[in-house]
Amino acid sequence: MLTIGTLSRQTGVKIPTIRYYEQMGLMAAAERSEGNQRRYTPRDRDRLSFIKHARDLGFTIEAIRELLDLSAHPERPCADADEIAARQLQSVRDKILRLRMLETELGRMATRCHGDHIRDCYVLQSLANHEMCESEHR
Amino acid sequence: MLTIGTLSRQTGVKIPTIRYYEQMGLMAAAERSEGNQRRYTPRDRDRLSFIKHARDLGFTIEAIRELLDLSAHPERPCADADEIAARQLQSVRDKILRLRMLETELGRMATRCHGDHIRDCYVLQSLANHEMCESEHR
DNA sequence: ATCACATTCTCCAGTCGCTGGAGATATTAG
DNA sequence: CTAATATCTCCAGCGACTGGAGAATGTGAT
Repeated sequence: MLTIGTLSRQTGVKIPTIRYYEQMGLMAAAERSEGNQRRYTPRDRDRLSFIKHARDLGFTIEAIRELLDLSAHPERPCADADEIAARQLQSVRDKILRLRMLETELGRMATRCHGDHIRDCYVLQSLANHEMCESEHR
Repeated sequence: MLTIGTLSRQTGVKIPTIRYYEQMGLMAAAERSEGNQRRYTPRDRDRLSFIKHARDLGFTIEAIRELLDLSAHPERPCADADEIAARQLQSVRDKILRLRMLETELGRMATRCHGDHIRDCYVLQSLANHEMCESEHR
């Protein structure tokens, strides 16, 4: 049996976060020691690693909940899980696109500013005037 | 003089958000009508547009506060503003890099899954086992 | 057994950047 | 003048944690 601290070290998930996941119902309420401290099994660790991995990949808590529910039903078709992953992939791609446009704008701002004083600062002028933007960020 | 609704329409910033910016000190407390409603000048609109634009580019409220402070002092060197923009650019680039790694992993997951049942679902297996990842996302 | 120290407990509040509802008041068009 | 629309303040909630206070528990050394 693992203490919450050990579990935390092994998975890289902070202690308050583990408790938060319990509260959110992603992790089952852990068993307790005599003195009311949480004790975990290796299965709990696997589940938490799954959650951590999915969070690192940007899945929302809600999506992770769905994925965990799915994995509890091995007979069901896996199309649902695929769809969740595909949705996440699309959202990542959308974010990349958007960030690329921001990168362009910010790059233009940062490289073009050669004024010495705030009065002539290209960065501030660009922010003040959307017309100066070349691409349609947002 | 513009009402808050008009200002909102002209800038694309929602009404509660405008009030929020006032609370946060990004916008000065607006003048009021006889009946205590906010009234804005075109200068207020310019300032709000600046804020909106910066938010769209991902600057934090704190960074925007700094930029606005800077722009109030036209004699100061603009290196500070440049630095804030450069910082933001770097953070955007970092995010893009990270998202690209996620894209790779998610892409692999989504295309490789040809199992029919959850039991064989590649998506879920990948999430359960970080070893299956090819790149070091996070 | 005792002590010191580390760990964990619960509860609550704060983070960021908004967003929306309730209920009261103001303004405006017809 | 009335009805419709807009705005006011206050407060609570979102997502996903994070951290502090103060009390209780667990562990290793003497």
